Amino acid sequence: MVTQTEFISVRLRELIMTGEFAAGDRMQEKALADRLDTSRTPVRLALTELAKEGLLEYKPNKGFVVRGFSPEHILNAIDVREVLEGMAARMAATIGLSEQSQKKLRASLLQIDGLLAKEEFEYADAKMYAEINGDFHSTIVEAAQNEVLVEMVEKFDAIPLAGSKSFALVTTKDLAAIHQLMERNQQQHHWVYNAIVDQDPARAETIFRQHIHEARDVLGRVMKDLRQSKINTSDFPLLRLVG
Amino acid sequence: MVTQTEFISVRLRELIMTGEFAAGDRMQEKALADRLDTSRTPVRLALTELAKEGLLEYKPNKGFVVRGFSPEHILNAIDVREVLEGMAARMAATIGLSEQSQKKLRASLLQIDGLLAKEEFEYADAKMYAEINGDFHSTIVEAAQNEVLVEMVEKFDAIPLAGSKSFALVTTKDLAAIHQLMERNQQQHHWVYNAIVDQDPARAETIFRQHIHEARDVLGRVMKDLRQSKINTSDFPLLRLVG
DNA sequence: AGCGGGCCTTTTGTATGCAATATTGCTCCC
DNA sequence: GGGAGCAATATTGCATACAAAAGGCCCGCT
Repeated sequence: MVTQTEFISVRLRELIMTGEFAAGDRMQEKALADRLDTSRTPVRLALTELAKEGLLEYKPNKGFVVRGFSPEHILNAIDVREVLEGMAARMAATIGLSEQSQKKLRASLLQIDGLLAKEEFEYADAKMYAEINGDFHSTIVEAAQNEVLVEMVEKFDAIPLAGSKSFALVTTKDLAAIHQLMERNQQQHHWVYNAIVDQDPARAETIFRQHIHEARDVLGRVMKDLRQSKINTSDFPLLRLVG
Repeated sequence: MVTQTEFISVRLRELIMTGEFAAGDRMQEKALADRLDTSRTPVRLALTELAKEGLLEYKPNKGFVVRGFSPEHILNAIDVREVLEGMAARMAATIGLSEQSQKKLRASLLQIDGLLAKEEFEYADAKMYAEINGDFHSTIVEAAQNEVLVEMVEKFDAIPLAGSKSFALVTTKDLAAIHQLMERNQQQHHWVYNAIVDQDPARAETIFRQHIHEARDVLGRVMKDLRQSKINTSDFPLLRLVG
Protein backbone atom coordinates (compact mmCIF):
# COMPACT_ATOMS: atom_id res chain seq x y z
CA MET A 1 0.00 0.00 0.00
CA VAL A 2 1.14 3.49 -0.71
CA THR A 3 -0.90 5.92 1.32
CA GLN A 4 -4.18 5.63 3.10
CA THR A 5 -5.56 8.66 1.28
CA GLU A 6 -4.96 7.24 -2.19
CA PHE A 7 -6.59 3.99 -1.20
CA ILE A 8 -9.62 5.71 0.31
CA SER A 9 -9.93 7.90 -2.74
CA VAL A 10 -10.11 4.89 -5.04
CA ARG A 11 -12.46 3.06 -2.73
CA LEU A 12 -14.87 5.98 -2.45
CA ARG A 13 -14.84 6.56 -6.19
CA GLU A 14 -15.80 2.93 -6.66
CA LEU A 15 -18.59 3.16 -4.13
CA ILE A 16 -20.04 6.20 -5.83
CA MET A 17 -19.63 5.02 -9.41
CA THR A 18 -21.31 1.72 -8.67
CA GLY A 19 -24.32 3.49 -7.28
CA GLU A 20 -23.78 2.58 -3.64
CA PHE A 21 -24.82 6.12 -2.88
CA ALA A 22 -27.60 7.99 -4.63
CA ALA A 23 -27.53 11.56 -5.85
CA GLY A 24 -28.00 13.92 -2.94
CA ASP A 25 -26.67 11.55 -0.27
CA ARG A 26 -24.47 13.21 2.31
CA MET A 27 -20.93 11.89 2.61
CA GLN A 28 -20.23 12.27 6.31
CA GLU A 29 -16.62 12.09 7.27
CA LYS A 30 -16.99 10.17 10.49
CA ALA A 31 -19.34 7.59 9.03
CA LEU A 32 -17.08 6.98 6.04
CA ALA A 33 -13.99 6.84 8.22
CA ASP A 34 -15.60 4.19 10.42
CA ARG A 35 -16.86 2.23 7.46
CA LEU A 36 -13.47 2.24 5.74
CA ASP A 37 -11.63 1.73 9.00
CA THR A 38 -9.54 4.85 9.02
CA SER A 39 -9.69 8.36 10.43
CA ARG A 40 -11.34 11.51 9.15
CA THR A 41 -8.13 13.01 7.81
CA PRO A 42 -7.59 10.78 4.77
CA VAL A 43 -11.33 10.64 4.16
CA ARG A 44 -11.52 14.41 4.01
CA LEU A 45 -8.59 14.59 1.60
CA ALA A 46 -10.17 11.97 -0.63
CA LEU A 47 -13.51 13.78 -0.56
CA THR A 48 -11.75 16.96 -1.60
CA GLU A 49 -10.31 15.15 -4.60
CA LEU A 50 -13.62 13.64 -5.61
CA ALA A 51 -15.29 17.02 -5.35
CA LYS A 52 -12.68 18.45 -7.71
CA GLU A 53 -13.40 15.61 -10.10
CA GLY A 54 -17.02 16.64 -10.08
CA LEU A 55 -18.44 13.59 -8.34
CA LEU A 56 -19.34 15.47 -5.18
CA GLU A 57 -20.49 18.92 -4.28
CA TYR A 58 -19.04 20.78 -1.36
CA LYS A 59 -20.67 23.40 0.78
CA PRO A 60 -18.62 25.08 3.50
CA ASN A 61 -19.64 23.97 6.97
CA LYS A 62 -22.08 21.55 5.44
CA GLY A 63 -19.82 18.96 3.87
CA PHE A 64 -19.90 16.81 0.79
CA VAL A 65 -22.94 15.55 -1.08
CA VAL A 66 -23.14 13.10 -3.99
CA ARG A 67 -23.73 15.07 -7.13
CA GLY A 68 -26.69 14.41 -9.35
CA PHE A 69 -26.28 14.44 -13.10
CA SER A 70 -29.27 15.49 -15.12
CA PRO A 71 -29.94 13.74 -18.43
CA GLU A 72 -29.32 17.08 -20.14
CA HIS A 73 -25.95 17.37 -18.46
CA ILE A 74 -24.95 13.90 -19.59
CA LEU A 75 -26.06 14.54 -23.16
CA ASN A 76 -24.23 17.87 -23.14
CA ALA A 77 -21.12 16.03 -22.02
CA ILE A 78 -21.38 13.62 -24.90
CA ASP A 79 -21.81 16.49 -27.32
CA VAL A 80 -18.49 17.83 -26.13
CA ARG A 81 -16.91 14.41 -26.25
CA GLU A 82 -18.04 14.03 -29.84
CA VAL A 83 -16.14 17.16 -30.77
CA LEU A 84 -13.02 16.20 -28.84
CA GLU A 85 -12.81 12.63 -30.03
CA GLY A 86 -13.56 13.85 -33.53
CA MET A 87 -10.53 16.06 -33.21
CA ALA A 88 -8.54 13.11 -31.94
CA ALA A 89 -9.46 10.96 -34.92
CA ARG A 90 -8.60 13.77 -37.29
CA MET A 91 -5.23 14.37 -35.66
CA ALA A 92 -4.45 10.69 -35.51
CA ALA A 93 -5.17 10.39 -39.22
CA THR A 94 -3.07 13.46 -39.93
CA ILE A 95 -0.09 12.24 -37.95
CA GLY A 96 -0.45 8.59 -38.84
CA LEU A 97 -0.53 5.69 -36.42
CA SER A 98 2.51 4.38 -34.64
CA GLU A 99 3.19 0.67 -35.01
CA GLN A 100 2.11 0.21 -31.42
CA SER A 101 -1.17 2.11 -31.70
CA GLN A 102 -2.02 0.25 -34.84
CA LYS A 103 -1.44 -3.03 -33.05
CA LYS A 104 -3.60 -2.01 -30.11
CA LEU A 105 -6.45 -0.90 -32.32
CA ARG A 106 -6.30 -4.10 -34.36
CA ALA A 107 -6.30 -6.13 -31.17
CA SER A 108 -9.40 -4.34 -29.90
CA LEU A 109 -11.14 -4.83 -33.24
CA LEU A 110 -10.36 -8.54 -33.25
CA GLN A 111 -11.53 -8.98 -29.67
CA ILE A 112 -14.87 -7.36 -30.35
CA ASP A 113 -15.29 -9.27 -33.61
CA GLY A 114 -14.77 -12.39 -31.55
CA LEU A 115 -17.32 -11.38 -28.94
CA LEU A 116 -19.96 -10.59 -31.51
CA ALA A 117 -19.41 -13.86 -33.34
CA LYS A 118 -20.10 -15.95 -30.26
CA GLU A 119 -23.00 -18.38 -30.40
CA GLU A 120 -24.40 -17.40 -27.02
CA PHE A 121 -24.12 -13.68 -26.42
CA GLU A 122 -24.32 -13.05 -22.67
CA TYR A 123 -24.62 -10.01 -20.45
CA ALA A 124 -21.01 -10.49 -19.37
CA ASP A 125 -20.03 -10.13 -23.01
CA ALA A 126 -21.74 -6.76 -23.13
CA LYS A 127 -19.69 -5.66 -20.15
CA MET A 128 -16.56 -6.93 -21.86
CA TYR A 129 -17.54 -5.04 -24.99
CA ALA A 130 -17.79 -1.80 -23.02
CA GLU A 131 -14.31 -2.28 -21.66
CA ILE A 132 -12.70 -2.99 -25.01
CA ASN A 133 -14.68 -0.15 -26.54
CA GLY A 134 -13.10 2.11 -23.94
CA ASP A 135 -9.63 0.86 -24.89
CA PHE A 136 -10.29 1.46 -28.57
CA HIS A 137 -11.40 5.02 -28.00
CA SER A 138 -8.53 5.75 -25.61
CA THR A 139 -6.00 4.48 -28.11
CA ILE A 140 -7.32 6.80 -30.79
CA VAL A 141 -7.24 9.74 -28.41
CA GLU A 142 -3.68 8.92 -27.42
CA ALA A 143 -2.71 8.62 -31.07
CA ALA A 144 -3.52 12.30 -31.49
CA GLN A 145 -0.40 12.96 -29.39
CA ASN A 146 -1.96 15.78 -27.42
CA GLU A 147 -1.63 15.31 -23.69
CA VAL A 148 -4.19 17.98 -22.89
CA LEU A 149 -6.71 16.31 -25.13
CA VAL A 150 -6.12 13.01 -23.36
CA GLU A 151 -6.65 14.59 -19.95
CA MET A 152 -9.83 16.33 -21.05
CA VAL A 153 -11.34 13.21 -22.55
CA GLU A 154 -10.55 11.28 -19.38
CA LYS A 155 -12.73 13.68 -17.41
CA PHE A 156 -15.81 12.22 -19.07
CA ASP A 157 -15.20 9.02 -17.14
CA ALA A 158 -16.21 10.97 -14.04
CA ILE A 159 -19.65 11.65 -15.50
CA PRO A 160 -21.87 8.58 -15.34
CA LEU A 161 -22.75 7.20 -18.79
CA ALA A 162 -20.78 9.92 -20.56
CA GLY A 163 -17.48 8.10 -21.06
CA SER A 164 -16.66 5.55 -23.73
CA LYS A 165 -16.46 2.81 -21.09
CA SER A 166 -20.13 3.11 -20.24
CA PHE A 167 -21.52 2.20 -23.63
CA ALA A 168 -24.71 0.19 -23.75
CA LEU A 169 -24.33 -1.10 -20.24
CA VAL A 170 -27.65 0.20 -19.09
CA THR A 171 -29.87 0.30 -22.08
CA THR A 172 -31.89 -2.76 -21.52
CA LYS A 173 -31.75 -6.40 -20.68
CA ASP A 174 -32.68 -7.24 -24.22
CA LEU A 175 -29.49 -8.94 -25.33
CA ALA A 176 -30.54 -9.16 -28.98
CA ALA A 177 -31.02 -5.39 -29.12
CA ILE A 178 -27.67 -4.81 -27.45
CA HIS A 179 -26.01 -7.18 -29.88
CA GLN A 180 -27.47 -5.37 -32.87
CA LEU A 181 -26.29 -2.01 -31.52
CA MET A 182 -22.83 -3.36 -31.02
CA GLU A 183 -22.69 -4.73 -34.55
CA ARG A 184 -23.39 -1.26 -35.89
CA ASN A 185 -20.83 0.29 -33.58
CA GLN A 186 -18.18 -2.22 -34.45
CA GLN A 187 -18.73 -1.53 -38.13
CA GLN A 188 -17.97 2.11 -37.44
CA HIS A 189 -14.89 1.10 -35.48
CA HIS A 190 -13.57 -0.68 -38.56
CA TRP A 191 -14.37 2.31 -40.74
CA VAL A 192 -12.64 4.81 -38.53
CA TYR A 193 -9.64 2.53 -38.20
CA ASN A 194 -9.38 2.31 -41.98
CA ALA A 195 -9.74 6.06 -42.38
CA ILE A 196 -6.95 6.68 -39.89
CA VAL A 197 -4.66 4.11 -41.46
CA ASP A 198 -5.40 5.64 -44.87
CA GLN A 199 -4.50 9.01 -43.36
CA ASP A 200 -7.80 10.54 -44.35
CA PRO A 201 -8.40 13.09 -41.57
CA ALA A 202 -11.74 14.43 -42.74
CA ARG A 203 -13.26 10.99 -43.10
CA ALA A 204 -11.84 9.81 -39.78
CA GLU A 205 -13.35 12.80 -37.99
CA THR A 206 -16.71 12.49 -39.68
CA ILE A 207 -17.08 8.80 -38.95
CA PHE A 208 -15.94 9.06 -35.37
CA ARG A 209 -18.26 11.96 -34.66
CA GLN A 210 -21.16 10.12 -36.19
CA HIS A 211 -20.21 7.06 -34.14
CA ILE A 212 -20.42 9.00 -30.90
CA HIS A 213 -23.48 10.90 -32.00
CA GLU A 214 -25.40 7.67 -32.49
CA ALA A 215 -24.39 6.44 -29.05
CA ARG A 216 -25.67 9.72 -27.68
CA ASP A 217 -29.02 9.20 -29.31
CA VAL A 218 -29.34 5.70 -27.89
CA LEU A 219 -28.55 7.03 -24.44
CA GLY A 220 -31.04 9.83 -24.91
CA ARG A 221 -33.76 7.27 -25.46
CA VAL A 222 -32.64 5.26 -22.44
CA MET A 223 -32.87 8.29 -20.21
CA LYS A 224 -36.28 9.11 -21.54
CA ASP A 225 -37.36 5.65 -20.46
CA LEU A 226 -35.75 6.28 -17.12
CA ARG A 227 -37.78 9.45 -16.65
CA GLN A 228 -40.91 7.48 -17.37
CA SER A 229 -39.88 4.94 -14.76
CA LYS A 230 -39.58 2.17 -17.31
CA ILE A 231 -36.19 1.22 -15.90
CA ASN A 232 -35.58 -0.18 -12.47
CA THR A 233 -32.59 1.44 -10.81
CA SER A 234 -32.03 -1.60 -8.67
CA ASP A 235 -31.13 -3.42 -11.89
CA PHE A 236 -28.76 -0.62 -12.86
CA PRO A 237 -27.54 1.08 -9.68
CA LEU A 238 -25.42 3.57 -11.59
CA LEU A 239 -28.61 5.29 -12.68
CA ARG A 240 -29.11 6.44 -9.11
CA LEU A 241 -26.69 9.22 -9.94
CA VAL A 242 -28.97 10.47 -12.69
CA GLY A 243 -31.66 12.87 -11.64
CA MET B 1 -14.15 34.79 5.34
CA VAL B 2 -15.81 31.45 5.14
CA THR B 3 -13.24 28.78 5.78
CA GLN B 4 -9.51 28.91 6.15
CA THR B 5 -9.05 26.26 3.48
CA GLU B 6 -10.89 28.21 0.79
CA PHE B 7 -8.91 31.31 1.56
CA ILE B 8 -5.59 29.47 1.49
CA SER B 9 -6.55 27.81 -1.76
CA VAL B 10 -7.18 31.15 -3.44
CA ARG B 11 -4.06 32.65 -1.94
CA LEU B 12 -1.82 29.81 -3.09
CA ARG B 13 -3.30 29.84 -6.58
CA GLU B 14 -2.49 33.52 -6.81
CA LEU B 15 1.05 32.99 -5.60
CA ILE B 16 1.64 30.28 -8.18
CA MET B 17 -0.08 32.00 -11.10
CA THR B 18 1.86 35.20 -10.55
CA GLY B 19 5.12 33.32 -10.74
CA GLU B 20 6.04 33.64 -7.09
CA PHE B 21 7.20 30.06 -7.33
CA ALA B 22 9.01 28.58 -10.28
CA ALA B 23 8.36 25.25 -11.93
CA GLY B 24 9.85 22.46 -9.84
CA ASP B 25 9.73 24.34 -6.53
CA ARG B 26 8.62 22.26 -3.59
CA MET B 27 5.51 23.40 -1.74
CA GLN B 28 6.29 22.40 1.83
CA GLU B 29 3.32 22.29 4.13
CA LYS B 30 4.97 23.70 7.22
CA ALA B 31 6.67 26.56 5.38
CA LEU B 32 3.44 27.57 3.64
CA ALA B 33 1.45 27.25 6.83
CA ASP B 34 3.86 29.58 8.64
CA ARG B 35 3.91 32.04 5.76
CA LEU B 36 0.13 32.17 5.51
CA ASP B 37 -0.29 32.09 9.26
CA THR B 38 -2.30 28.91 9.58
CA SER B 39 -1.72 25.23 10.25
CA ARG B 40 -0.75 22.39 7.97
CA THR B 41 -4.27 20.98 7.69
CA PRO B 42 -5.89 23.66 5.53
CA VAL B 43 -2.68 24.04 3.56
CA ARG B 44 -2.68 20.36 2.76
CA LEU B 45 -6.31 20.47 1.67
CA ALA B 46 -5.64 23.47 -0.56
CA LEU B 47 -2.59 21.78 -2.07
CA THR B 48 -4.71 18.75 -2.85
CA GLU B 49 -7.14 20.95 -4.73
CA LEU B 50 -4.43 22.72 -6.69
CA ALA B 51 -2.90 19.39 -7.63
CA LYS B 52 -6.26 18.27 -8.99
CA GLU B 53 -6.45 21.47 -11.00
CA GLY B 54 -3.12 20.57 -12.54
CA LEU B 55 -1.06 23.35 -11.01
CA LEU B 56 0.95 21.04 -8.78
CA GLU B 57 2.26 17.51 -8.95
CA TYR B 58 1.99 15.19 -6.03
CA LYS B 59 4.26 12.31 -5.12
CA PRO B 60 3.36 10.14 -2.13
CA ASN B 61 5.65 10.74 0.84
CA LYS B 62 7.36 13.49 -1.09
CA GLY B 63 4.75 16.18 -1.26
CA PHE B 64 3.71 18.79 -3.77
CA VAL B 65 5.83 20.42 -6.45
CA VAL B 66 5.00 23.28 -8.80
CA ARG B 67 4.25 21.87 -12.19
CA GLY B 68 6.17 22.94 -15.26
CA PHE B 69 4.32 23.50 -18.50
CA SER B 70 6.29 22.86 -21.64
CA PRO B 71 5.68 25.12 -24.64
CA GLU B 72 4.35 22.08 -26.48
CA HIS B 73 1.87 21.42 -23.71
CA ILE B 74 0.62 24.98 -23.82
CA LEU B 75 0.26 24.94 -27.60
CA ASN B 76 -1.54 21.60 -27.39
CA ALA B 77 -3.92 23.14 -24.89
CA ILE B 78 -4.70 25.99 -27.25
CA ASP B 79 -5.31 23.52 -30.07
CA VAL B 80 -7.97 21.92 -27.91
CA ARG B 81 -9.37 25.26 -26.88
CA GLU B 82 -9.67 26.22 -30.53
CA VAL B 83 -11.89 23.22 -31.13
CA LEU B 84 -14.01 23.77 -28.03
CA GLU B 85 -14.55 27.48 -28.48
CA GLY B 86 -15.21 26.84 -32.15
CA MET B 87 -17.96 24.49 -31.04
CA ALA B 88 -19.23 27.16 -28.66
CA ALA B 89 -19.44 29.77 -31.40
CA ARG B 90 -21.22 27.32 -33.66
CA MET B 91 -23.74 26.37 -30.99
CA ALA B 92 -24.28 29.99 -29.98
CA ALA B 93 -25.03 30.87 -33.60
CA THR B 94 -27.33 27.87 -33.90
CA ILE B 95 -29.29 28.70 -30.78
CA GLY B 96 -29.19 32.44 -31.17
CA LEU B 97 -28.10 34.94 -28.55
CA SER B 98 -30.21 35.88 -25.56
CA GLU B 99 -30.81 39.56 -25.08
CA GLN B 100 -28.46 39.51 -22.14
CA SER B 101 -25.60 37.76 -23.95
CA GLN B 102 -25.94 40.12 -26.86
CA LYS B 103 -25.70 43.06 -24.50
CA LYS B 104 -22.62 41.67 -22.80
CA LEU B 105 -20.88 41.01 -26.08
CA ARG B 106 -21.68 44.45 -27.40
CA ALA B 107 -20.40 45.99 -24.19
CA SER B 108 -17.10 44.11 -24.51
CA LEU B 109 -16.76 45.15 -28.13
CA LEU B 110 -17.36 48.78 -27.27
CA GLN B 111 -14.93 48.73 -24.40
CA ILE B 112 -12.14 47.33 -26.54
CA ASP B 113 -12.94 49.71 -29.38
CA GLY B 114 -12.53 52.47 -26.84
CA LEU B 115 -9.21 51.15 -25.58
CA LEU B 116 -7.79 50.84 -29.07
CA ALA B 117 -8.88 54.33 -30.03
CA LYS B 118 -6.98 55.96 -27.18
CA GLU B 119 -4.30 58.46 -28.07
CA GLU B 120 -1.73 57.01 -25.69
CA PHE B 121 -1.88 53.24 -25.57
CA GLU B 122 -0.29 52.05 -22.33
CA TYR B 123 0.73 48.73 -20.89
CA ALA B 124 -2.16 48.93 -18.44
CA ASP B 125 -4.48 49.11 -21.44
CA ALA B 126 -3.05 45.84 -22.72
CA LYS B 127 -3.84 44.26 -19.39
CA MET B 128 -7.33 45.64 -19.54
CA TYR B 129 -7.70 44.30 -23.05
CA ALA B 130 -6.81 40.80 -21.85
CA GLU B 131 -9.49 40.98 -19.19
CA ILE B 132 -12.24 42.15 -21.51
CA ASN B 133 -11.09 39.62 -24.08
CA GLY B 134 -11.62 36.94 -21.46
CA ASP B 135 -15.14 38.22 -20.80
CA PHE B 136 -15.96 38.22 -24.48
CA HIS B 137 -14.83 34.62 -24.93
CA SER B 138 -16.59 33.47 -21.76
CA THR B 139 -19.83 35.02 -22.88
CA ILE B 140 -19.72 33.18 -26.18
CA VAL B 141 -18.98 29.90 -24.44
CA GLU B 142 -21.86 30.45 -22.04
CA ALA B 143 -24.14 31.29 -24.95
CA ALA B 144 -23.67 27.74 -26.20
CA GLN B 145 -25.77 26.67 -23.20
CA ASN B 146 -23.66 23.64 -22.44
CA GLU B 147 -22.51 23.51 -18.84
CA VAL B 148 -19.93 20.82 -19.51
CA LEU B 149 -18.41 22.90 -22.26
CA VAL B 150 -18.18 25.86 -19.90
CA GLU B 151 -16.43 23.80 -17.24
CA MET B 152 -13.97 22.35 -19.72
CA VAL B 153 -13.05 25.70 -21.19
CA GLU B 154 -12.50 27.10 -17.71
CA LYS B 155 -9.83 24.51 -17.11
CA PHE B 156 -7.57 26.28 -19.58
CA ASP B 157 -7.28 29.12 -17.10
CA ALA B 158 -5.22 26.76 -14.95
CA ILE B 159 -2.62 26.41 -17.72
CA PRO B 160 -0.42 29.48 -17.95
CA LEU B 161 -0.91 31.40 -21.21
CA ALA B 162 -3.47 28.94 -22.48
CA GLY B 163 -6.66 30.70 -21.42
CA SER B 164 -8.35 33.61 -23.14
CA LYS B 165 -7.45 35.91 -20.23
CA SER B 166 -3.74 35.60 -20.91
CA PHE B 167 -3.72 37.05 -24.37
CA ALA B 168 -0.77 39.15 -25.41
CA LEU B 169 0.26 39.89 -21.86
CA VAL B 170 3.73 38.55 -22.25
CA THR B 171 4.62 38.93 -25.87
CA THR B 172 6.82 41.94 -25.70
CA LYS B 173 7.13 45.41 -24.33
CA ASP B 174 6.67 46.78 -27.82
CA LEU B 175 3.34 48.54 -27.35
CA ALA B 176 2.93 49.35 -31.04
CA ALA B 177 3.18 45.67 -31.92
CA ILE B 178 0.71 44.74 -29.20
CA HIS B 179 -1.67 47.39 -30.42
CA GLN B 180 -1.53 46.11 -33.98
CA LEU B 181 -2.20 42.56 -32.81
CA MET B 182 -5.17 43.72 -30.82
CA GLU B 183 -6.61 45.60 -33.77
CA ARG B 184 -6.57 42.40 -35.78
CA ASN B 185 -8.12 40.46 -32.92
CA GLN B 186 -10.80 42.98 -32.33
CA GLN B 187 -11.73 42.88 -36.00
CA GLN B 188 -12.28 39.15 -35.62
CA HIS B 189 -14.34 39.75 -32.51
CA HIS B 190 -16.67 41.95 -34.53
CA TRP B 191 -16.87 39.35 -37.29
CA VAL B 192 -17.71 36.49 -34.98
CA TYR B 193 -20.28 38.61 -33.19
CA ASN B 194 -21.95 39.40 -36.50
CA ALA B 195 -21.88 35.77 -37.58
CA ILE B 196 -23.54 34.69 -34.34
CA VAL B 197 -26.17 37.40 -34.50
CA ASP B 198 -26.83 36.43 -38.13
CA GLN B 199 -27.21 32.84 -36.90
CA ASP B 200 -24.57 31.58 -39.31
CA PRO B 201 -23.03 28.65 -37.39
CA ALA B 202 -20.45 27.61 -39.95
CA ARG B 203 -19.05 31.10 -40.31
CA ALA B 204 -19.07 31.72 -36.57
CA GLU B 205 -17.10 28.54 -35.97
CA THR B 206 -14.62 29.21 -38.75
CA ILE B 207 -13.88 32.74 -37.67
CA PHE B 208 -13.58 31.93 -33.99
CA ARG B 209 -11.26 29.01 -34.69
CA GLN B 210 -9.09 31.14 -36.91
CA HIS B 211 -9.09 33.82 -34.21
CA ILE B 212 -7.72 31.42 -31.63
CA HIS B 213 -5.37 29.80 -34.10
CA GLU B 214 -3.69 33.12 -34.79
CA ALA B 215 -3.28 33.79 -31.07
CA ARG B 216 -1.67 30.38 -30.82
CA ASP B 217 0.82 31.24 -33.52
CA VAL B 218 1.77 34.46 -31.80
CA LEU B 219 2.30 32.62 -28.55
CA GLY B 220 4.36 29.99 -30.37
CA ARG B 221 6.74 32.69 -31.53
CA VAL B 222 6.92 34.18 -28.03
CA MET B 223 7.89 30.86 -26.56
CA LYS B 224 10.51 30.34 -29.19
CA ASP B 225 12.03 33.63 -28.11
CA LEU B 226 11.80 32.45 -24.54
CA ARG B 227 13.76 29.31 -25.37
CA GLN B 228 16.42 31.44 -26.92
CA SER B 229 16.54 33.52 -23.76
CA LYS B 230 15.40 36.64 -25.54
CA ILE B 231 12.84 37.25 -22.81
CA ASN B 232 13.62 38.11 -19.24
CA THR B 233 11.47 36.14 -16.84
CA SER B 234 11.86 38.83 -14.20
CA ASP B 235 9.85 41.10 -16.52
CA PHE B 236 7.22 38.37 -16.93
CA PRO B 237 7.25 36.18 -13.80
CA LEU B 238 4.49 33.96 -15.11
CA LEU B 239 6.93 32.53 -17.61
CA ARG B 240 8.74 30.83 -14.73
CA LEU B 241 6.09 28.17 -14.96
CA VAL B 242 7.10 27.40 -18.55
CA GLY B 243 9.92 24.97 -18.93
C1' DA C 1 -51.91 23.93 16.93
C1' DG C 2 -48.29 26.70 15.09
C1' DC C 3 -44.33 29.39 15.74
C1' DG C 4 -40.02 30.99 17.84
C1' DG C 5 -36.12 30.80 20.90
C1' DG C 6 -32.64 28.68 23.21
C1' DC C 7 -30.21 24.51 24.58
C1' DC C 8 -28.18 20.17 23.29
C1' DT C 9 -26.30 17.11 19.81
C1' DT C 10 -24.07 16.29 15.69
C1' DT C 11 -20.94 17.48 12.19
C1' DT C 12 -17.49 20.16 10.11
C1' DG C 13 -13.07 23.04 10.49
C1' DT C 14 -8.49 23.55 12.41
C1' DA C 15 -4.47 22.58 15.21
C1' DT C 16 -1.28 19.47 16.91
C1' DG C 17 1.20 15.24 18.32
C1' DC C 18 3.22 11.13 16.91
C1' DA C 19 4.72 7.61 13.60
C1' DA C 20 6.65 6.60 9.14
C1' DT C 21 9.28 7.99 5.37
C1' DA C 22 12.50 10.85 2.97
C1' DT C 23 16.52 13.91 3.03
C1' DT C 24 20.66 15.76 4.61
C1' DG C 25 25.10 15.70 6.24
C1' DC C 26 28.60 13.36 8.40
C1' DT C 27 32.17 9.82 8.89
C1' DC C 28 34.99 6.51 7.30
C1' DC C 29 36.98 3.93 3.85
C1' DC C 30 38.95 3.38 -0.59
C1' DG D 1 38.80 13.56 -3.62
C1' DG D 2 34.85 10.78 -4.00
C1' DG D 3 31.49 7.63 -2.65
C1' DA D 4 29.00 4.16 0.53
C1' DG D 5 26.83 3.71 4.78
C1' DC D 6 24.73 5.45 8.64
C1' DA D 7 23.05 8.72 11.93
C1' DA D 8 20.63 13.03 12.57
C1' DT D 9 17.16 15.99 10.86
C1' DA D 10 13.29 17.40 8.35
C1' DT D 11 8.97 16.41 6.15
C1' DT D 12 5.01 13.93 5.13
C1' DG D 13 0.98 10.81 6.62
C1' DC D 14 -2.39 9.81 9.94
C1' DA D 15 -5.04 10.07 14.19
C1' DT D 16 -7.10 12.75 17.47
C1' DA D 17 -8.49 16.65 20.38
C1' DC D 18 -10.67 20.77 20.53
C1' DA D 19 -13.23 24.80 18.47
C1' DA D 20 -16.92 26.49 15.65
C1' DA D 21 -20.89 26.00 13.09
C1' DA D 22 -25.16 23.76 11.77
C1' DG D 23 -29.16 21.13 12.84
C1' DG D 24 -32.52 19.16 15.74
C1' DC D 25 -35.36 19.11 19.86
C1' DC D 26 -38.03 20.66 23.48
C1' DC D 27 -40.42 23.95 25.68
C1' DG D 28 -43.06 27.92 26.23
C1' DC D 29 -45.65 31.38 24.23
C1' DT D 30 -49.34 33.16 21.47
